[in-house]
Amino acid sequence: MGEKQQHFNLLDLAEALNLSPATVSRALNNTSYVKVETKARVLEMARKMGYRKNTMAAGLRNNKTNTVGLIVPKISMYFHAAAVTVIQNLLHVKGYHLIIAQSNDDPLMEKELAETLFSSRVDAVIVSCTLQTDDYAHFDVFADHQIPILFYDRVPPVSYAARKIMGDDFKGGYLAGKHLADAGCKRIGLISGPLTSNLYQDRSAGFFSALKEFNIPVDEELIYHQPLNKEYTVKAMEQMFAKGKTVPDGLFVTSDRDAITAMECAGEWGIAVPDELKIIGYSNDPVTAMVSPPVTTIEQFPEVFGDRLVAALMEMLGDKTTSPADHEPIITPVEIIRRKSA
Amino acid sequence: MGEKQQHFNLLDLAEALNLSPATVSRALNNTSYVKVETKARVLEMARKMGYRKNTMAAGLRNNKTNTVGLIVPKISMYFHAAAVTVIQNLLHVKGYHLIIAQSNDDPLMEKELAETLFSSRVDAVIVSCTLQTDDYAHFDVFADHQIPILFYDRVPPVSYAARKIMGDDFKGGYLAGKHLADAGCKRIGLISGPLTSNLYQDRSAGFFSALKEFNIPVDEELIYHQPLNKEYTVKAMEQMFAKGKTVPDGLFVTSDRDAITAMECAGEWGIAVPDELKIIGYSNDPVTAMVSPPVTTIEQFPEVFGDRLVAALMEMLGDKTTSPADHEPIITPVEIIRRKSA
DNA sequence: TCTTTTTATGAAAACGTTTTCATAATTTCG
DNA sequence: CGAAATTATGAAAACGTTTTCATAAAAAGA
Repeated sequence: MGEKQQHFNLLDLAEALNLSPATVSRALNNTSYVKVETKARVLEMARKMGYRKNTMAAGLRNNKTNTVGLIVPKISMYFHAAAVTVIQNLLHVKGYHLIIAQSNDDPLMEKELAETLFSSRVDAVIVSCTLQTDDYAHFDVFADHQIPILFYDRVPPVSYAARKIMGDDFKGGYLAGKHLADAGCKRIGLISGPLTSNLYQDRSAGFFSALKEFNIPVDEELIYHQPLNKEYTVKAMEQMFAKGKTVPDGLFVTSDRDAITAMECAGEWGIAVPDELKIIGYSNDPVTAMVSPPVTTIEQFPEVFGDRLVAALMEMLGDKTTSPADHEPIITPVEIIRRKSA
Repeated sequence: MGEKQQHFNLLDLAEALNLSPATVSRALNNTSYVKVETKARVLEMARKMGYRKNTMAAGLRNNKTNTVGLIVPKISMYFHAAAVTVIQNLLHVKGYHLIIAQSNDDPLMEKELAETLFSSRVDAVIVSCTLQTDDYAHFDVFADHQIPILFYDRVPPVSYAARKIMGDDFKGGYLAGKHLADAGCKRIGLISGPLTSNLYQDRSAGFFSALKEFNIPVDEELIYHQPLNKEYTVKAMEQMFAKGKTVPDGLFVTSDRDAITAMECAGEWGIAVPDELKIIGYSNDPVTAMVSPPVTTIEQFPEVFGDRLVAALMEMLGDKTTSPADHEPIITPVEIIRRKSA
């Protein structure tokens, strides 16, 4: 248990060493010429006195906060939690802090958070939009002030010029469709999130492209684009499996949690998965491996995603140690994880 | 799409209004006397010019960052994700940013993060320790510099004086034990995290106290204190259900994920849950409601927890709008959620 | 040896706020 | 009406860095 202490500043350090603050600063940041011996003395004294740079003073002087803001819909979603962890660790290595802000999938909150992050002078912003965001004007302020902004996962449409990075959702949807087709499904349903988001546009498009390739007809009655939650998913399942209808034998649900919900419905109604109904989810949430039968799903490789994201961001921040510019959206790989449910 | 813009500062504002920076500052922060009309003029001009306070300059002057640091083992754990969300939202309302840092349950990382947060001059720190933390000296620096530090959930032992807030783990453990006893279990097992953490000390103690109350003998062969992960949990299950042994009919697993793992083992070995074996988990992770049978578990009310935590923190920060000091650890309620598994 | 280049250090200004100390303008009160 | 209290504003210093501009000391070149 230590004693009460005061903060020493650079001036105290300079005084103790009989040096000018300028030299001390140079020694600490190893910029410009400083005698090796002097530098050693400074470092030693800094250690001894427990000196910490006042980041606000430095930030004020340099016009830099070493802080990156991140807006995420819900940190509790598996893919986001995993990606944010990677992003945070990598940024930490690069000397950046991460301020995480959750929009709770509310566009108004998102707007407010953008404001706040801008006010707090973050050096860059990373954003995954809400599913309902259709106006992106509140993000203009960053570009207008030359603050790097990088959208990820849920990104604005092509009409809004910005740097973007996302998983290969088209391919993910395609792999799901192909896998169901390969497994011999003839009537394949889709429970997808709303088409307002690129995520579900692309996953659906990929899915339909697979069905087309394998000559499987699309039955509009088996296609649902709606909010992804328990209530809606159960309703969709009830409609698909209503009496007197020809029921599906394959189902692609664009989120793991709802794929599990669908599987529960099947369980309750005595429909055998995978024998009578094959189900595929999306994201490889660890939960998919814990239910029975374990759920076939699409892996998004959050670590790879985070790596690429931070690399792109560093490049935008003018860190020349990383790869050169590329203004096409960055697309990261996906893969199907075959389990029992399909 | 907006134009390129420059940042206006308080001096620009003052100049445009023909006022001194002092008056403008007072109008903006409504401190001290400012003519209502003047104030209105300032606010209007600030809006018009898109003025944003430079938080670093203000922070430097005030010696305040309006930033709170939070160290969490893994944001992907349900209770933590839920609690952090609440904390963040409440702090946002109070005008504070939250810097979230993950230790990945690594004590060295935790130490490094403490250093970094201290250097970046957070106004306060919120910490949930790793399970292996046994040296708390790296947190001394905060107390030494009069920076409020609040431990939550996984807290240091009483020997380390600090403000603490945690769920009622003793009661949680007791409720689990009582519920199994009430359900008629005679041989009750425990798969708990290591006793290095208050979490598992308390949950175990509560559990044993219930067993004692209901005169259920404790069989040491059914008690496991070890890391909570799939591998160890499966191993424990294998040992408990090894051939020739009297198997347990009730099981308390101190984490939901591992309770589910245990249930999977039972499923594979043809042991009926809950008929032959009753299982209780901990935390009410939404996953527990998605598996079959749904898992009986202990609810920790993350919203209540977050509320109390932020209230305590505000009080520590000298915000007098909240309740007075109280240096006993704060204990928040828990409740049993009865589902099919027990 | 004397100039030129390189290395090493210091003085002082700047970043954008907030606040203390004055002082001017207005209101209240005796 | 004049004194005291209140309200409103400004000048200037301070927060702790970093950096530009100078200049001194040392090394290199002629």
